[in-house]
Amino acid sequence: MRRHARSVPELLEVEIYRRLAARTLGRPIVGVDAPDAWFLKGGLTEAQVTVALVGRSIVADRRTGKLLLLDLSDDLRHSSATLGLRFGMTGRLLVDGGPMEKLTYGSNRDVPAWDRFSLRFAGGGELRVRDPRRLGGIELDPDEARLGVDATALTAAALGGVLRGSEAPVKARLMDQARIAGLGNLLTDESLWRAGVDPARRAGSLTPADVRRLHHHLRTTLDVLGRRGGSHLGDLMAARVRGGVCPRDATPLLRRTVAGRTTYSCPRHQR
DNA sequence: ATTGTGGCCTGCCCGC
DNA sequence: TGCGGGCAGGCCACAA
Repeated sequence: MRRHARSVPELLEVEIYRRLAARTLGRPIVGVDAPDAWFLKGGLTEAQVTVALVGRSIVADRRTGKLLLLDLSDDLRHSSATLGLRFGMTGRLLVDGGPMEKLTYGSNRDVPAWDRFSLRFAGGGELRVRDPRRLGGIELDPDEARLGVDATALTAAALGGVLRGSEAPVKARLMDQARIAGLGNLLTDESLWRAGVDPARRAGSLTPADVRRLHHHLRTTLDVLGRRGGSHLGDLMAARVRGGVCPRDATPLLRRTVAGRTTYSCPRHQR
């Protein structure tokens, strides 16, 4: 049997995680488990993150792009702080042992050894990051200024500004988290396919009409796939295999590396 | 500054 | 049946 359609934590998945994390708002943190030193970024240690978090609670859930931001309460001993969670390619968030949504690229097996970070709350609940591949990570007070505008808030004018004058492939610009935050490989390929834009095309070559069309399809892709439930539920997804054909016109799809990523596109209708 | 490349991580799939 | 290599992509360091 062919492998299932694959999903990665892009903006849409992290948005689901944000809502999941909101369930823990206001609960006192009584313990932190960070058994994997690699997973703590910015020189953070388990002892430090424990001291920084125990006794506080999460007071706000935010997200920019693929970065989940959990603001921590102030108290007499602590000034304000934010916990940043990145999910890499195979990371997931679990709250209170709730059901794991079907993600792929890595199994859905229940392997406690893949728990890289967890918060324990008063009353027995918990928030866990499970990441087999360890490409995600935890950071305290991440530099949010390094991220561009969240893709859901991108205006057509801002998109034009991101693409204008660039010699890079349009796909590379769309995936540049410092300019637009949240788009990963699947959302980008799906949006460009819907918009009929060649991923390898020089970003600066898009006309104002191209920019408007691409902007429209970015929005539509985020809306539709968000309602369907994930980045892996695009119309192009089933065809993202070797030998796949375009769902729109049945042309054999092109499989290339663009912007350093495996890229599927239709050589007929994407120009 | 911009753009491209390679490496990290490791479970899983395929071919031998 | 077991084994080894390739593959997946978000992110970062580094080079030109």
